[in-house]
Formats: sequence, C-alpha cells, structure tokens
Amino acid sequence: MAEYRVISLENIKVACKDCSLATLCLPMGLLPEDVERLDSIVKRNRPLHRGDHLFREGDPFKTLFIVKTGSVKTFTPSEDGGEQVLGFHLPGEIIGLDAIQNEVHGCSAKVLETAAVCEVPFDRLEELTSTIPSLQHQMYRLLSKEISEDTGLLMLLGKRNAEERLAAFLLSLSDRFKRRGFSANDFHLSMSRHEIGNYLGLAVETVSRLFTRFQDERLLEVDRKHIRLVDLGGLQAIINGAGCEGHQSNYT
Amino acid sequence: MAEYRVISLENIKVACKDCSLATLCLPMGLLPEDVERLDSIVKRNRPLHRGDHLFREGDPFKTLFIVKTGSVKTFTPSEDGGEQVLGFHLPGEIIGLDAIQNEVHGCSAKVLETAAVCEVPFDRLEELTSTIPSLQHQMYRLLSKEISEDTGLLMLLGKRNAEERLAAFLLSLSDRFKRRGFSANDFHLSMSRHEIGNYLGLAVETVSRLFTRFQDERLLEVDRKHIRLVDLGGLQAIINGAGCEGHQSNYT
DNA sequence: CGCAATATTGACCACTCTCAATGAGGGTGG
DNA sequence: CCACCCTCATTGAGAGTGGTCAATATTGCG
Repeated sequence: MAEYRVISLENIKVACKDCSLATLCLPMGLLPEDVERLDSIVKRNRPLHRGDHLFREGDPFKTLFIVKTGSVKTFTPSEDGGEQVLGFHLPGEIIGLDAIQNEVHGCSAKVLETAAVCEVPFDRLEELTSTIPSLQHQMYRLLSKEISEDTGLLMLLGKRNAEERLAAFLLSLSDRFKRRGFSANDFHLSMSRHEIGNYLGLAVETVSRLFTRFQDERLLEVDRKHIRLVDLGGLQAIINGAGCEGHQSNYT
Repeated sequence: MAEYRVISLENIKVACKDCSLATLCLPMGLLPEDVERLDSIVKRNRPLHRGDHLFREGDPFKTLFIVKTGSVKTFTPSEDGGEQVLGFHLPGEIIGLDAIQNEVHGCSAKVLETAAVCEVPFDRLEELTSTIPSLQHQMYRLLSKEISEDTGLLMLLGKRNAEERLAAFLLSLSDRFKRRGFSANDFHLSMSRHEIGNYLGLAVETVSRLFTRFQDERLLEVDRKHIRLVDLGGLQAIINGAGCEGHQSNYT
C-alpha cells in the first residue's frame, strides 16, 4: 500500500516526491486517482548500504529502480576484474531503463552511499501506462530523455579533453543537486577519484591533478570528497572552449 | 493508405519490411489488423538526395523517421561552424527518438546517400500504442535498445584508443549490414574519413593512418570508400584488448 | 596502532593531434 | 576531351596532452 495518501490536487507533487516517483509523474498533469494507482504498484525496500547490489549484469529484468536517497553507480564488470562505470545516480533518478529491451540487465548497480530505493515492477507499469495515456506519454518522455542525456555524455567523452570532462562532470552534478533542492555549489562526492576517472575515461592521477589545478585557479575548493564550486561561470567557460580562444580543433 | 497489403500471417514480415517498420513490428507478434493500422499512419516520401535535411536542430518534433534505403547522419552543429556527428543511420533504423522528450529536435539529420525515408507521426503512434499493448511494449523495447546502444558507444569513446575505436566502428557497420541482408565483409562507406573521425573523436589523419595500418596487417582491404573485411576475428581481437596482452590499463 | 586503500605529486614516455605537403578523384567549363 | 580546380585522402615530422610507473602522503578501518 501507499505510504502517502493523495489528499488534494495540491498534494500530488508532494505525494509524488515522497513516493520517489517524482521523475515519473511530476512533470505531467496526472489525475489524483492515477497517481494513487501508480503509487500502489511501487515497492519500497529497506535502505541498502554501501556495496550492496541492486542487481548484477545478467540478472533478469523485472523492475525499474528509483533512487530515493543516497547514491548508486551502474557499471559493467570487465573480464580482467576491473569495471567500467556507466553512471552515478542521485535521488529521483531511474535505473534499469536499458534492460527493458531484452529483459536482462546489461550492467550492475551498486550502492555508493546508503540508499533508499523504490522498485516499480515493469509489467505492472506497462499495464498502467496502456490505460493512462498521459502516463504512457510520460514514459516515452522519460526514455527519450535518457537517450538525449546519453548523447550528451557521448559527446563529452568523444571530443573533450580532460579539463573539459571534469568541468562538465562537476557542473552536471551541481545541476542535478540543485534540481533536487540541494546546494549547487557545495556538495559531497559519493564516488572515489578512481570511479570519477573511470567514468570520464581518465586516469586517477589526471583527475587528482585537475582538482588541484582547478583549486589553484580559484574555480573550486576541494577537501577530500567535499566540493565547493566557487566559480561556476569559469567552469562553464572551460566547457565552452574558453581559455585558448584561438584554438581550432581539427575534428569539430 | 498502405502500399502493401497484409495477406496472411506469413506475409506480415514482408509487409513490415517493405513498409520500413521492420524495426517496429518485426520482433513482435502483432496481429495482421494491427500491422495494417500501424502501416496506415506511415507517410512515405519521395527519395531524398545527398545533403538534404530530414530536420534541423531546433525544429519542432512531429514525426519519427525510419530509413528505408540509403543512409543518414545525425549531428549537432557547433557554434564555430563545425559539426558533431552523433550517428550514422542505415536502412531499418529509426531517427528522432531523442526528441520525444521536449518535442524539439536536439540534432540535425542530413542524407549521406540518396535515401527513402518514412515518417511516423508520433501523436498517431501514441494513440495506437495505447490501444495495442504489444505495440506499446515494442516501443518501450525500441527506446530501451537505443539507450543500450548509446551506452555501448559511450564506453567505446571513453576508454578505447584509436585502433580499438575504428575496429569497433567497422564491426558495428558489418553487423548492421549483415542483419539487413547485405554482405558483412564487403560494403561501401557512405561517410567521409572526416565524418568517421568526427564520430569517433579522432583526427582525420589518424583514421587514414589506421586504414593503412589495418590493410598492412591484412585485417582488411580498403579502396577509397569500398571496404572488404578480411579478418573479422582479428578486428574483434583488437577490441577485446589483444595485441599487447600484458597491457593493463590504469582505469579499467 | 598498524595495515590497506585512497589520494597526491613528480618524471617520463607514448599516443594522437596539429601543421604541412603531396597525391588522387570528380566535376565543371572551355 | 582535356585542363583546371576543389575536395578528399594520404603521408611525414614535430609537439602536447594525458597515461604509466613510482614514491610519498593521507585517510579509514579493524
């Protein structure tokens, strides 16, 4: 049963947010009864701790996961024991959309910081979306958004240098924290330098050097995993290709 | 109206293939009448020629595009007049899924080789999918597949060296041609070296040098835009990290 | 308190980008 | 039909970013 009741229209957003389906229904004008139906299929689990797996590569796909609190990383284990980080997931973000395709998870998901995670059985969700057009539309938007974001990341990795990658990464985190009501300038990294490097396609040493350089350039202040972005504009300028304005890349 | 009639169950695949909705309905067991309904909303346009635009960045999103014949590239124009290639699209592939999100195209699509392209009005498609559960499921799978593929490419660009990137690119093309009934070993590149480099995040010169090297190593034969893959296993081995087996990357 | 994991910093070197020159097609106009 | 031009592709030489190796903090945990 739903932990949170929908009392009135004004409370829908609150209910949605609390039930961690914010990403699913917030942007749409769902009817209260539809929100409740959606809410009723959501399973809420006890908190998971650092290192716990939501699922592993090869596991059958049954449910989508929504991060409520904490953080989760997705990755593909590689043959030599290492792993390839695919993404970091903050509260409100959905995990598992890539597994709908063949009903098997193509990656693993592991908790970084103690996390509350909801599960949405996908077959139940499909039943709902086929009777609630606006929910179906929202699902399409959700999947489409994931595609857009992947495309953005793709360009990030393909043609950005180390400096631009880290700047983009930090601004992405900043933006996502901001949207969720946290500080955009002051946050905690739940992942290690190694994981950041892995995700961005950089060596750990490079990530470390860049943090130092950014700090020297008064762009941010870093203390271990605590980050304070001092000059958001400066970071943005790095991504936009400032710094060496005359520079003309060969493959743009 | 549909150009192709569905006569019997065995003909569904043919009808689907001909109407270029292969990607949409082939994998599912759609009923004949549903296939016809799907078919009836598809718009068929006259062939487009090299350089023609399917849509431009910023255009309102109305329809999905399906490549019937020929090839299309998608890209984001960058401020300095250059462009960022996002993908190459072969027959049977769908373009525009990333624009569902906010109903605006985030990239441009341009014809590489004379192409027949179908259009599927998305609002009509949504109406259909909400009354045909198996079609809805297929749409989810389609979107999910796009996400999976982006993820794969993401890893390709993030942590692969030039050699691995080009090998992966060629094998991807090979596989896609094969699935569509063309030769897996012998095909024509519809894109320039420059576009390949742009897509893979490499300089044109690097792409050119790699083609030469691969040819010297008897992995393939290249004549201008005509490619003959001689040693598929060898190319695969490059991606798997062969060649220098003792090599251990720092960020895997 | 000590060991292990993580982070930082430095020196070196390889890969690939950049710059530059040359070659090869493909189209156009005389 | 050929000369010319323009784009695309190839090849070489030099330079710079970032990876690798190694040593040294620093932190966290048992």
